[in-house]
Amino acid sequence: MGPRAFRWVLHVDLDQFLVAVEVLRRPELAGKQIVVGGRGDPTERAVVSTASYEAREHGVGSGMPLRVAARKVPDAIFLPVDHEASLRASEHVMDTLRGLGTVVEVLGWDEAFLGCDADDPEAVARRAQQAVLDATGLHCSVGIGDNKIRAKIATGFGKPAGVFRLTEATWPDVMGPRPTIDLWGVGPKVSKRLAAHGIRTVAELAAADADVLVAEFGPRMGAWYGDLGNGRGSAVVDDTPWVARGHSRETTYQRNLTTPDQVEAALRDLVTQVHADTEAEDRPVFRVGLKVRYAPFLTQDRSRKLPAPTRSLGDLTAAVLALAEGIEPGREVRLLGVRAEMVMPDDGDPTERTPVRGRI
DNA sequence: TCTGGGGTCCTAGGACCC
DNA sequence: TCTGGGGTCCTAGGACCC
Repeated sequence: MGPRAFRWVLHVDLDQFLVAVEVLRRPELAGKQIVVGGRGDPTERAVVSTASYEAREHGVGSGMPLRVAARKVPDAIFLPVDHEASLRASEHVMDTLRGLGTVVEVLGWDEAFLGCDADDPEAVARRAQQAVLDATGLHCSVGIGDNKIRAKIATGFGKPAGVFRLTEATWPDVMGPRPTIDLWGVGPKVSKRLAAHGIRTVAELAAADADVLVAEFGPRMGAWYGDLGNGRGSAVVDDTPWVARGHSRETTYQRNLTTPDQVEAALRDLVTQVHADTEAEDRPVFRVGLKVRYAPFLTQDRSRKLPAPTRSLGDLTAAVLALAEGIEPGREVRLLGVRAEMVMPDDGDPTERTPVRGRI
């Protein structure tokens, strides 16, 4: 169908998705402290992907090291991320949403925007929730907005398993007093930079001088944050299938690498995986990147445009190993990553990009 | 407490060209 | 002899999201 603006945007978000997928298989886990992350071993270098609500009550959340989570909830059940099962469940959910006859824009495993022109969007939201529950056994929350920004932020007020509507009319009351970091697209760094200008709440951001924002963040991002404070954004929902610009593989080693031989062997392994990912799409690679995280935690990225786009593993390996000559010998390596940027299908001009953030 | 993995986009500075 | 201004490409780094 392609992109189109709608009167309403619905944001569907599955509740504690990775945990819910495990509970489907093992119903006896329902209501327990569950932590899903890494390989399910809380002694390893890995972080929490999703924690059950029972574990969240004790302060466990996404992004937390598993070791820390294990200290907070020693009796919790730790499970690995099951990529295959999660992907299957996700596809089942998205197919179910498409079956409602609405335009569906997939955002990730557990999220989607729906376009809707109905007079009663709550009824559509409840229908979507019931359809997903009936088909998959999974609960979801739905945010309703007059654009994507408001729909996305509304979902948080509907959790779990609820529906919440947020519009231009209710935005100032609902979001005005909240800290800027509650906005989608504002993280710790930007909220601090805003605070340095005396902008701490969403209302203060909404009222901020455009010149101040532009001076601090540049013309594009400055304008973007100003709009964000007012909840302004696009209501275009686009069901065009996602086409990745690149693929990457990275590994945090359980024990730091110490020798050049270890590093080279690890890089050959990573580049082989990335090559398989790009070959699976039949697309040539025009740029490769190398990520190195030295112990204790200093990260460097290098990248190189290739002389010509290639599909050869040998070419990619040579390029990655050339980048690796910049790795400082004698420093312990905690993580290595390899990235490949692919020629886009059709146009062949990979530098032509539509800014997603600006579109939303 | 000790910090994953897979993505995207933006900004800025230097090189180079006209 | 000293000095423009604009445009594009490349690379590094930063920030954010799920």
